[in-house]
Amino acid sequence: MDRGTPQPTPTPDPGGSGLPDPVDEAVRRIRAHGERVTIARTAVLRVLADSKAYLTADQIFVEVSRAAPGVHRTTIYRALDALERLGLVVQTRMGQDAAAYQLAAYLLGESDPRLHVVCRACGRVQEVAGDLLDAVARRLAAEYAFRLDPTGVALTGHCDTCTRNPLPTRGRA
Amino acid sequence: MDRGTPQPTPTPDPGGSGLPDPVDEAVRRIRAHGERVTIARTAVLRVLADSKAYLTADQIFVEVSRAAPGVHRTTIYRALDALERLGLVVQTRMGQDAAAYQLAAYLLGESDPRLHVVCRACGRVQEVAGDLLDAVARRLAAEYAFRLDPTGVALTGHCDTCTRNPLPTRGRA
DNA sequence: GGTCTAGATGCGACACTGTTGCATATGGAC
DNA sequence: GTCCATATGCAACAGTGTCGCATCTAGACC
Repeated sequence: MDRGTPQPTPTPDPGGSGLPDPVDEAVRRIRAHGERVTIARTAVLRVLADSKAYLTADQIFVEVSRAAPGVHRTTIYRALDALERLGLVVQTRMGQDAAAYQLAAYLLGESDPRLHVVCRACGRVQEVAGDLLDAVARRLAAEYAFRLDPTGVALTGHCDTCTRNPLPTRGRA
Repeated sequence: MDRGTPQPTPTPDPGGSGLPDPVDEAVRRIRAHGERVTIARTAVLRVLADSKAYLTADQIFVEVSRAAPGVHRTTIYRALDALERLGLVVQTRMGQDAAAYQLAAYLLGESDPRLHVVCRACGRVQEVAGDLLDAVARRLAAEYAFRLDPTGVALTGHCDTCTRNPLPTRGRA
């Protein structure tokens, strides 16, 4: 499958950015919540921090297995679930594909969350302005008392390329 | 599971609304595209037209089986796929749940598509104004040459109730 | 009505994502 | 070091969706 796998931005360690290591910060918060800091959870955080891009549970499993062999697939899901509950990790649904995860924006020193749009035809993922849904969020809050989670799902549609080339639609004309 | 199953609005036949039967109209369009009109496809259209609400592939399978026993589960998926390609049916991803389908808005004589938001905590689905994403669509088109399909996914967040009752955070307990 | 064929279907097997129950291991408090 | 609640490993399972292939059928043509 070539469905626009999010490429793992090879993070050249922020270096002198002055930011605390996002993993350290996350660990601090896990303890603050009275939850346990385990090898699996730390490994998941480390993988996400190193990629700084969307990763599926399976991709995380593969990466974690490299650093901490023996960690079970189920544990990845449970760790992600726990980290999401604590607000340290954000889950996003990318169209049909499996859920994708990333570190919470504030752990990376970013104020806006990362928003993406997904092409329904070619699956390409495209990052868009983090404030794209601000007005929508305000309207949902005002009119429906609904608190929007802008990162929850990626919006779908068709990218420029696929709009121009209406795709084979099925061999037929 | 009680995850806000979309209740099938019992459609009291539009009667003298003057609208053509959406199924007839859809059938016309299938033929116009040179594709075949089959029992399975017609049954799927009929089920969607009668419910006029979101239905999952499985729910459609159950309903179709009532009207046309013997139709295979796989056929439902293939029929939905074909009908979606022809623009007669719209697929929406509701959070984590299975894809949900509805007839295209124009077949029902509606100009705006139906938009929904889904609560990540309780799963409740809430219909919102059809023009909610108009400005976002314009901006995506202008800045990213991306043609938004507003019905592709439902936005997620937290409903009023779940915002007030921050939920056990720990279903396990 | 009969014939023909591309395309639709039935069927079964499968892949993938995610969950659950339970026994065991372990983090962290003491 | 001891202890216990919780995290984990494991295995089995559920739900959604896809694929290959043999068969059937809608629709065109006679």
